[in-house]
Amino acid sequence: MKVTIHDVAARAGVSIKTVSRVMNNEPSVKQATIDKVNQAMQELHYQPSAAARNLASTKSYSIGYIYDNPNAYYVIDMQRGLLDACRRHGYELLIHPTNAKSPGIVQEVIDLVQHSRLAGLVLTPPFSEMPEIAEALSSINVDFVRIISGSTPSPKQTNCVLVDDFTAAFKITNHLLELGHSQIAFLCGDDEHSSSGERLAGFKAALTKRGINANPKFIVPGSYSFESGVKGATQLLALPNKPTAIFACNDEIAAGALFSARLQHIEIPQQLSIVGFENSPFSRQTWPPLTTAHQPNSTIAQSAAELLFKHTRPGNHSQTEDQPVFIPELLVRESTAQVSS
Amino acid sequence: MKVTIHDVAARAGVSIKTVSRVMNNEPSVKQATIDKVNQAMQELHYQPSAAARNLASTKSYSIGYIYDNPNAYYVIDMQRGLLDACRRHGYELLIHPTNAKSPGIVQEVIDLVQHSRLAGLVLTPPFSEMPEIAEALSSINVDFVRIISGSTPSPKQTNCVLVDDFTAAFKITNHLLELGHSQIAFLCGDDEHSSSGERLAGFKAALTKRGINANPKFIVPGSYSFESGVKGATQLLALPNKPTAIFACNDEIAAGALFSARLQHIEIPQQLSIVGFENSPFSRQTWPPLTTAHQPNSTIAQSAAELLFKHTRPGNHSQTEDQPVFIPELLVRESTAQVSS
DNA sequence: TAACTTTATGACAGCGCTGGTCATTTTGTA
DNA sequence: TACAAAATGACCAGCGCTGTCATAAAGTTA
Repeated sequence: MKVTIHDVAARAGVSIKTVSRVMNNEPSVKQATIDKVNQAMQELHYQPSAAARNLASTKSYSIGYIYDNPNAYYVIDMQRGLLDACRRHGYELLIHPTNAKSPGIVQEVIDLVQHSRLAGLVLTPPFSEMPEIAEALSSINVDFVRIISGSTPSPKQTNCVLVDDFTAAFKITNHLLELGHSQIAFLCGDDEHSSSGERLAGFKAALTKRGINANPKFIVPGSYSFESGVKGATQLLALPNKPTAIFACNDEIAAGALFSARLQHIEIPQQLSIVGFENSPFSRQTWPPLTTAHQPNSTIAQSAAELLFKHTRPGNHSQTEDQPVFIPELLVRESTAQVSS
Repeated sequence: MKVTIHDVAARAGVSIKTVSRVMNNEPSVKQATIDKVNQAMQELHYQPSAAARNLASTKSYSIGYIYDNPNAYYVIDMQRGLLDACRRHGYELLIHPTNAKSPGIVQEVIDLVQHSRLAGLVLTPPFSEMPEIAEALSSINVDFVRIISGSTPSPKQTNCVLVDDFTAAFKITNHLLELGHSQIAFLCGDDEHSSSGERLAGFKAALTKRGINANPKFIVPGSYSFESGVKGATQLLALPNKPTAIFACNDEIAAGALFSARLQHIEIPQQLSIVGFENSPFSRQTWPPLTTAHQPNSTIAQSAAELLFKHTRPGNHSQTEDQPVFIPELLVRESTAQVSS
């Protein structure tokens, strides 16, 4: 019923220590032995006990995911990706939702790591963008991987997974430009999230490349919420020279913009094109469904976890390999169309 | 840095065995001793090592949450509630998203429980409504608590937390009736979820009580999705005698209905009242915000976890106490108004 | 082929805690 | 005061695994 390391050892005809070595791919094991052990593990469906490993080892076999994100879809996707990676490597995942703005947050994170003896931590915004967290973690010598917005791997941030919001926004904007739009407005997300800034930068860059100057009135500050989208779009659509397309910083904002346009009996996409960002379920729950950029959150999460596991192991720390970059892909649906002249 | 049971014992001036006794509230410990130990634990911020306890004990100190629910908001709320309860009792939470319709699902659940040596499981729909899961779990003698739709505690289901959808739906319907509506339509959720049936029953009961016969055309089958709401409402609003109010089985459906009404230039709530159910973020992301029933998911989850912990302990198994019932509360917002004659 | 280095493997203690068994001390009660 | 009952401690094994060190097998050199 319960398969332990002893069963595997017996089956493979080796000592439990050797099985342990194989599991942790320690050096000095003959290839033949490795194969024997692996086969025995497979045949017995052996799964090492995370509890026992945590207890016995100085290093640990669970990683933590700390988050504070109102976007439930995002969190769920991240969890799934992390969980998948953990299962593959026999790690456990400890989830820790909390309040990033709480004053004792740094201590809270440290306590968590120390008490649960975590092997490492995965951080998403806003935690991944808080220098005090990174410093605290480094000071107690805990591995962590940050998922942040960025396009160019830098040697300073060796423990990052980058999401290239800039390039994705550039591509989305190009899509609108190719449809003939030139009067394009931008609805920003929260200032604190660097993703919003990156997306705006990509947007501007695409315009500039075509020799178009971004109309300052077309760049509306806001936050990552439906309400913000409603408000921003309402403001834009009251302008004497309306935009013919709106680039919303995420799908929620876009849904709000869509809603606002509807209220004003503006036909989407005939009279106004709207794009979102993220490809969250939101973007499919509008009518028409939103053109957006697909952000593969679950894959990003897996990649972050793998990076963490690699760090935990000794050896292989090649600079370049260690910085995966994800570029969200343009996903054209029905909320965008050729500009009507 | 790391506080163990020995530190606590030293500080409290007792043996580690006594500390252990206190932690597991075993009998034959003086109250004064209990207090001393508890104080020492607090002062040292002692947290027992779940790994060690799991390893040493036949019973375990982690519980699992198995789910397969497309509603990310619901899942996140549940996790939070479970996590809170776990922290209070020094348990760990293992989350396990999976596919309820996968053929090997029963075996998968069993494997999970056995491999991770779980103390118990919390099940939400659809798992809580799958008899084969309950049977399998009982047969291997694992504690579990189901969160299900229901109003009357029954001695058969001693391990359930009930959400009284019937009464809540009854109240919501009454709210509409009190506003003068009599032509009320109902947009159903998925058939497989008993919540949908319960809500419909509550709806019908309220009508019947006022001597109103539910118009069969006003009861539209569907599923818990935005699209379903759009479709259902479109169908209803095409009827020669339109309803003056729509009771949607959840907020997503209601949002869809709202969307459909908007498309047809029907003013909400002046020309049509719409209510949702759940008080999910959805209900605040529409305009006007939805009147709905607040379902305290996080509290429900906590209650389920507490119930599980109580079961795990020896003793106290009083039938009545063991079946908490939650009645979602009416939350009146701007999507409902007096019927216009 | 002996002498020695390197590589491969095993024996054993111990991680922090529980569960059991007894022995001992403290308390309550007749 | 005597005695049963309750409270506590001392001690040991063991959960499933890792870390350390000792030992055995293999490879190398002269």
